[in-house]
Amino acid sequence: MARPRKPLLSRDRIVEAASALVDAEGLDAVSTRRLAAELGVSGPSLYNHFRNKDEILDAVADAVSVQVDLSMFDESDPRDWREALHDWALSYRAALAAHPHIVPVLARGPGRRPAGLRVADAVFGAMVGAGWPPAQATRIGALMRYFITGSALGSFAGGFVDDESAYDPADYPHLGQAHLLAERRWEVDEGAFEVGLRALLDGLERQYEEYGASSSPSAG
Amino acid sequence: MARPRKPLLSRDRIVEAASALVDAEGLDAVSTRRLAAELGVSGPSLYNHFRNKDEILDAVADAVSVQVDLSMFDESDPRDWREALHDWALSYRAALAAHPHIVPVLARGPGRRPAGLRVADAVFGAMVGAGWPPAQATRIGALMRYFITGSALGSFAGGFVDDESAYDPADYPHLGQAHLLAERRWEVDEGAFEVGLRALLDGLERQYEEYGASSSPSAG
DNA sequence: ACCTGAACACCGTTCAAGT
DNA sequence: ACCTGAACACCGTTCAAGT
Repeated sequence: MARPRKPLLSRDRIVEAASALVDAEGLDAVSTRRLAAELGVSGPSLYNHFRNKDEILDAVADAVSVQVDLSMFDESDPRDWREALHDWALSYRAALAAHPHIVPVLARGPGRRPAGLRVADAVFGAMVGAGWPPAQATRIGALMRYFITGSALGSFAGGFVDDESAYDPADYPHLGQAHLLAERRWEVDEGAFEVGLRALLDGLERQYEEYGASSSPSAG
Repeated sequence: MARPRKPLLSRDRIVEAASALVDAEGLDAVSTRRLAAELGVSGPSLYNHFRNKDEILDAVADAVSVQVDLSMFDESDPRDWREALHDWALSYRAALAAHPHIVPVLARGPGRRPAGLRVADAVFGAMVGAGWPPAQATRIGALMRYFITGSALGSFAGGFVDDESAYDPADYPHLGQAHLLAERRWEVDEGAFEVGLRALLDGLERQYEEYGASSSPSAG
């Protein structure tokens, strides 16, 4: 075949196929040969569009970050930083939960990924705009990412085996019901995320009030 | 050589070598051949001691969980659940931070790993003992794991590139200082963890007080 | 510019053969 | 029981050759 008149591949087509493969079978299923086969080309063709496999996975991760809604940060009153943070967290988590296998790549940080940087920019900007000191705004961005990526990285409930005999009462006196976790997986994980998010925001609000005694939101 | 009089390998020796390799060069550096070479044997020898590579990595992960201090859960007054949770979180994070490359394996949940199950058992038991309803105790175990593994999975600050030109002000108006994050990495991540942990515990305490109005700690 | 097949240096795992 | 080398079906990536 050699070079066709019209390119068979494009970065977008490769990312699309890689995303589908990651979602369907996990990170380990993505090999350059397998991915190329899925696209109807030979393995080395991919190297005309990406420098290496890691760059492909970075692009897959960034395609997830694009899905994160950021509108709450420019539409709302700066004083509603708590509500904006809450809504953003839900959107972020929903985006990650739809593509759990790519979370480890995403959790490495934005690096040079444009959508990842846009997320960081929006959160930091909104927190500073709401009156948080910059150093504290940075920490908020970090701790929210810790919590959200941690919750998306793996199901808590699904991390326990389904098998009652795995929990010997002599070894684990309090895990007598742990074998039931797996089947209530969604409920447990969702509940934990909600409780944790509320606790985080309550706790941050308390800290904000302490700052509020001595400073006020910037004019913007 | 065939079979030696005294076994050349043991599960412990394999786990030790694998841990060292993971810590020094990351998960990708661990291949069965490389690991075997490090131990002075041929690749297939490992299969006399572990069913497959994943089981080796599981054992490496569990060796990290063993390092997590749980003494605060049986020594303290059940009413001091906040302080116990705080101290446990610090110990857990310290153990993970010392072996960041294995965190993705650990974050899949305890599965059948004994040390992972002991951690879950201790936290759940202590929260129930302190008067939390079991469903809420489960959520606390989950949300703490989200936050702690999320914080250990990758540095927040280190996820930003060092290069000022990566942050075009037209694209990212608030990231003008982001290139400085990498060099203040430890400080930023540690600060975010502390602020987040405090916020979480403050928020949980608030929820606890709401429950406390209508119930009291179990006799145990 | 963009695709190909061949090639290189790797993988995880199985298995018969050795003691 | 515990190690070996050979073998199988894979990897990521480079590169010269084709149009």
